[in-house]
Amino acid sequence: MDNTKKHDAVLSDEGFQFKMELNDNKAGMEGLDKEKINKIIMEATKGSRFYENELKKDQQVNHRIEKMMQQKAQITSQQLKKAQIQVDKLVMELEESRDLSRVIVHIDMDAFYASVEMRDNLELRDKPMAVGSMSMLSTSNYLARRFGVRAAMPGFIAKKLCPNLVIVPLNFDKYRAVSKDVREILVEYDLNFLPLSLDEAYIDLTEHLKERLNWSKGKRTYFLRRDSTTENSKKEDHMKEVVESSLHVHSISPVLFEDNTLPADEENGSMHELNFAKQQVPSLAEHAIVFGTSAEETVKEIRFRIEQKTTLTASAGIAPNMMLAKVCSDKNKPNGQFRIPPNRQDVMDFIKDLPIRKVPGIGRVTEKMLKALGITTCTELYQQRALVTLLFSETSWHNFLNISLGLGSTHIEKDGERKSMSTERTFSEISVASEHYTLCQELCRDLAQDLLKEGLKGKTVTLKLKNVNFEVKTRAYTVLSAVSTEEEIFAVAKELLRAEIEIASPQPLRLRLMGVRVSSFLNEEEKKHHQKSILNFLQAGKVASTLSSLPPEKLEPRLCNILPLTSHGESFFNKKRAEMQQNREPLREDTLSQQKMPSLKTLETTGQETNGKRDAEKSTESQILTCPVCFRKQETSSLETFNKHIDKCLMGACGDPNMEIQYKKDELLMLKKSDINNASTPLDDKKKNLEILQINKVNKLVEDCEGHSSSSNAETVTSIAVECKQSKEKGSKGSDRPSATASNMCCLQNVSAKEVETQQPCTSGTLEDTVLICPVCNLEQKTTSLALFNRHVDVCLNKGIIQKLTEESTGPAGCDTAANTPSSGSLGRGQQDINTTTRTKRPGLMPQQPSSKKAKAISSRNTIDKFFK
DNA sequence: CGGATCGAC
DNA sequence: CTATGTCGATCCG
Repeated sequence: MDNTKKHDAVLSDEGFQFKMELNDNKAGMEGLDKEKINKIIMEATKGSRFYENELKKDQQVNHRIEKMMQQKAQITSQQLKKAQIQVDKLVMELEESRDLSRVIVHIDMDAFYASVEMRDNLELRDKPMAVGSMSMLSTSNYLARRFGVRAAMPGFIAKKLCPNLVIVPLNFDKYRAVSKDVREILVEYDLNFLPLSLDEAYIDLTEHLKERLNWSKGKRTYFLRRDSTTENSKKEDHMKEVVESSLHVHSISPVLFEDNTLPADEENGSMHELNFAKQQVPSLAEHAIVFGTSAEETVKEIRFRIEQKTTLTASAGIAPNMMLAKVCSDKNKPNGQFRIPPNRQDVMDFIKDLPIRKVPGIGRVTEKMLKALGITTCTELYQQRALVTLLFSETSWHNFLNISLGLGSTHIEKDGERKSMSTERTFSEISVASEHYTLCQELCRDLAQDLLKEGLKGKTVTLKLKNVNFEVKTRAYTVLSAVSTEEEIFAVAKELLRAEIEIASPQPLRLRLMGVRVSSFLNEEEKKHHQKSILNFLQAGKVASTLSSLPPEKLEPRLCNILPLTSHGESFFNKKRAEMQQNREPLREDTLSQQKMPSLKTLETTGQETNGKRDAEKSTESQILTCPVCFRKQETSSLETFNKHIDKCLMGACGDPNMEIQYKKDELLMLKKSDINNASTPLDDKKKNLEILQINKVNKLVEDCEGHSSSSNAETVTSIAVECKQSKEKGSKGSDRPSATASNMCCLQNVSAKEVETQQPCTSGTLEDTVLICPVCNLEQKTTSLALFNRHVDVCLNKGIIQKLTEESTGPAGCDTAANTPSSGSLGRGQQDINTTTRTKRPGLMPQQPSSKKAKAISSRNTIDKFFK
């Protein structure tokens, strides 16, 4: 079993040549060598379900490689020649567009969480320690790494490697606070700096360096402080620092930093020693340091300030693009920095022997595949460029080519809009269907909250399941109209889950993880267009029923473009209408019972939250519009509300009072987000004022969620908002979930029972236990709403295909034995500090397009801000 | 589009 | 005593 491979990969991640600061400790001296580490890990891991699954995954990778090699064997020299010419043409172009003018810096805090914990607890400083839990570690200190204790390793295995290991639980609030301190420094050097996670960021120093050339010494002078061990330095330290330095720089003889530097690569170590020494020696504490004007000096200054402010060290990489900067920051870790000078030769020299695995974006699998082609380093990647062209997708080999030329993106733009949002949870085995549903609903609730924060709605809902054997399955369903609330998402997710439970039955699903994801977001334009068209459509006085009976071509052209069409080319109104006609009977009942719930009245009685809004509605002339889906008249004050109603109808969830409230909230959030002055949503002044009250409330709500929002930098705020997500009890084991309710009922009954039991209104509709027969599976479906039944049918239709697929894929894979591929046991998962914010931005190797969407988002925010003044 | 896979942290 | 995470993007069919 080639398990060493795994650890090679992991161990080489940060390089193993770290400097040991503390050698006076008893516990840390021995450490373990690689072989011993692997042996212990192997013993702990062998035979576990986890391990078995890793083996299986590995075989699949091997299978992929095999396929690739077969493909390779069929390539003729002709093809290769042709490819060579093509690539080289591209190489020329890329080479011409090479931009070495930017100074990009990647800053990376050393062993971040562990360092924070060590800083705040003296006890820990000379002990091997890690942050996380018995089941998963987020990161470890350098002492623990000697024993092979790494990020993403389960604590119980770490304990076997290092019995003295101290495991400290995660403390996100603390890390966030420290991160904020660091970011406050970074933003001074680049207003648009890009935080990647709590402990990592890119800054573009180009502009700063230009200005810096004219800076007086005073502005580049900083003082060593001794007392910076106190963690909560909330005061504006820097402003004081700067003022102080400008005032006193002449009266104190500054330590010129340049004097203390050693040539090139060596200086990093000395820098650390300097700071370290002076902090320990009080008599030197008053000294000032003047930093130079070069990129290196500036980055030293940044690192110095970070260390002074947080007592934590950071490493940095300086290079002409993001890809290189990131690789560089790893080079002299911990507490070091490395720079690639901005000329082609230096870049190429750096790239020359660089293992491709070090490059961000090249993970375990890609590494292995390329290795099969004899490619380990960037030079080899370049040499094989023609071959690679023929074996990988275009985006992949473009990426490879850029890497092998040392190219990367030269401006650190924020990511474009996100494409999906999800939440998932691991827990101890759950195999009771009713619990599956409750859990699923919880996830939907969490996700809905997150979506609300960003005002997103998406059309496809994906359910993710991982069983106790670590096998992962995802099931997705795309609805016609975007969803965002707990109820809407759950309505879909529930059906997906139901389908899985039914397929598995009579065996129960034995799950260890469940997740829910929403994707296919509408972008701003889409939302607006959609809205506008609906407005025109309704104002034109066309009655929905006459319109929807027309063939799509005869619809207003604009409408045709915007409304989604079904695969049969039908207008989606048509489809929905057909569905309804097909089920006329239940529909009437549905409609009838809904009429018992006038939405406005419900709102009146539902707490203060909506009062202001209700007044607003009273004060404006409410319009009466007819819903094209349910054909009922809707009294509504804004188009938004009306659209929500339509969405709801399409989701089959009319008449749920909880949802009405949710929609109100949504609407407010939308108002907050979008330009209120926009002509497409006319509001009279009176109403505006009332809206403001509401919006302020929502703002507050959003702020509460985001924690703090006082940062001058919009990016900081958004990144904090994202991080907020991660703080919500992650990694918490399912111990606190509701205890299992004994149930021998069938799945469907379980759901309804659960809903009754928990006083949760049925997500949709009010049919009383109607039994319908599914035209696909021919099974009786006891259902509470028509929409649910429809969804069941849809899921059933999918199921046939899904089943086929799963049979195909599990069959042959299961036949393969481990014995065939003895060299396969690589368990490597390039994991590091977990539980950090994910802002997956690869140091984009593809040229970035200027994002007009981003600009719009910002401009709309500005408008809102103005509005509040 | 749906599902699996990859990579980041 | 047990015990291996969470998220987003992309690729492939």
